[in-house]
Amino acid sequence: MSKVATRFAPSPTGALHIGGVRTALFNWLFSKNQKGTFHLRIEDTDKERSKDEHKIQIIKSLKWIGVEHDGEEYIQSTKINDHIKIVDELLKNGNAYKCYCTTEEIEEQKKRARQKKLPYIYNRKWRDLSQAEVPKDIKPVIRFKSKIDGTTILKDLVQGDVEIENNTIEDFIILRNDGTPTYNLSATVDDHQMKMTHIIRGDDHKINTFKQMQIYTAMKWDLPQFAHIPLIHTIEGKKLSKRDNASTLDDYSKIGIMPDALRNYLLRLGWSYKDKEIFTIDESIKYFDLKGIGKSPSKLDMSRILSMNEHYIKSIEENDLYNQLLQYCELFKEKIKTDKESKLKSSLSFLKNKAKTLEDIYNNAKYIISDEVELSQEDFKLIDENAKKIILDFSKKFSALENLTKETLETIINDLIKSYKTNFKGVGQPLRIILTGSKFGPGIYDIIISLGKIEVEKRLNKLV
RNA sequence: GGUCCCUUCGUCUAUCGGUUAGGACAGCUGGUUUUCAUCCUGCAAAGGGGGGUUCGAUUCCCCCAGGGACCGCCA
Repeated sequence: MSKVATRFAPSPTGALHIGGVRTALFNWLFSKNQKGTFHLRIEDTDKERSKDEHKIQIIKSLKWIGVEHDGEEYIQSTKINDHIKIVDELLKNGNAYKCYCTTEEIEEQKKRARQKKLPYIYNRKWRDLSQAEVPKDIKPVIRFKSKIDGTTILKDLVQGDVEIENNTIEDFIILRNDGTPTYNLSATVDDHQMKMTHIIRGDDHKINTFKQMQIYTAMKWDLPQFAHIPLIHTIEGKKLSKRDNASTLDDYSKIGIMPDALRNYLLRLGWSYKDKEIFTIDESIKYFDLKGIGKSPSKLDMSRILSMNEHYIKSIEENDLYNQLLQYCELFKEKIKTDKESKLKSSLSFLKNKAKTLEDIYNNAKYIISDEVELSQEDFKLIDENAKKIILDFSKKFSALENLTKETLETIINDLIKSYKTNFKGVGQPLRIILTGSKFGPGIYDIIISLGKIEVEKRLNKLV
């Protein structure tokens, strides 16, 4: 068998959604596992809706998650002449015909079918009509002469044998009356010319596969293998669409989900390898197979995505984490100044413990990232006269401190707790508020040590 | 309505006829923790229903029910 080649063929009509990303990922993994190639085809034949910016966005998204295609991207719109050539051949060898039905005529038929509650299928009116009766004023469409008798079996690599009656497939249009080819024709010709060996795509394409198989057969082309993967459903159990929120890659990256985490999540959504949950890229290539793909649709679960992300935050190298944080903040929050680097880096060890996302890290590290502490009125109220005294007292003792460690700080705090007859909260909370502007956040010792002596003094002095 | 697909804890899933039906996430206990977390214990939680086949079915077959996808001169 020839070298495995797969493709992902999105239409650039919007941001890539997560189902598409998973399809791309599966195609990519399968090809890499088989030491084959993975290609990207941009199906931009719908000129109204296709946008270059979407194409760029799609490529960027795939790259973000680690899926890179081999070779140049294949632009479908540049191949239209090839597609039309095949339509001509199909016409010549008797596998297609011109249909002169008007849209009104077709609409009428559909309406009638609806009224009778019958499934609409084109009545094949022009299939056997002779050319002599052709109306002059109507531009025809070209329809494929679909099989009427018998059944067809699709040997699906995921779903097994799927058999349908041929007459449930109508004589579908392959060339519009404006002379442009339609999806099923173009996709088939492209897949053949690109020498695709495996077509892995969403389950919603299954009916197209039956149509496309007939084109392959009519053209005497070798059939590729097909695999239809179950769709990703929303939590309500419906097909995920672009309109759903949290459906595009951007929705995840902007809240600080890291590419590896999302990749790992998507990999395990509808696919499994024993009990293994965490896969590096190399491992996923090594273990990926079509057999491991489940047959039932799976629901998107945000808490799993978050937890996967949390796992990666905790387990990747801190340098790597820092770089991802840097990129994330620049893209979605604010650019981190270079002089904050060492403070931030050394704080990562405790910051990451309370973060599920990069956004969480950013929020908890805000007191380091921004120079000015913003106190909300509400928080400010928590600093009463007594608290002020504590802070001033702390400030005095703190200034006398020679080396800043948890132990030395602990002594000071404990002293304060004793002399003011309060508890840890009584001392810790006002300090935390004055230093970070928030009641919540990292441990007070972590905060003080991460800020350093000078910065702490600066912030404490603001109270005076 | 027609065609096709699917059905194991709330969720993602393991099981290739024999298991106390396993793991992970979420949930809930308890412990550690000077906030919140982290970390560590533990608990609870599933084979849609009905028929077969079989010594034995979650696993194989059939029926039903439920859910989903598709039914464009979009891709």
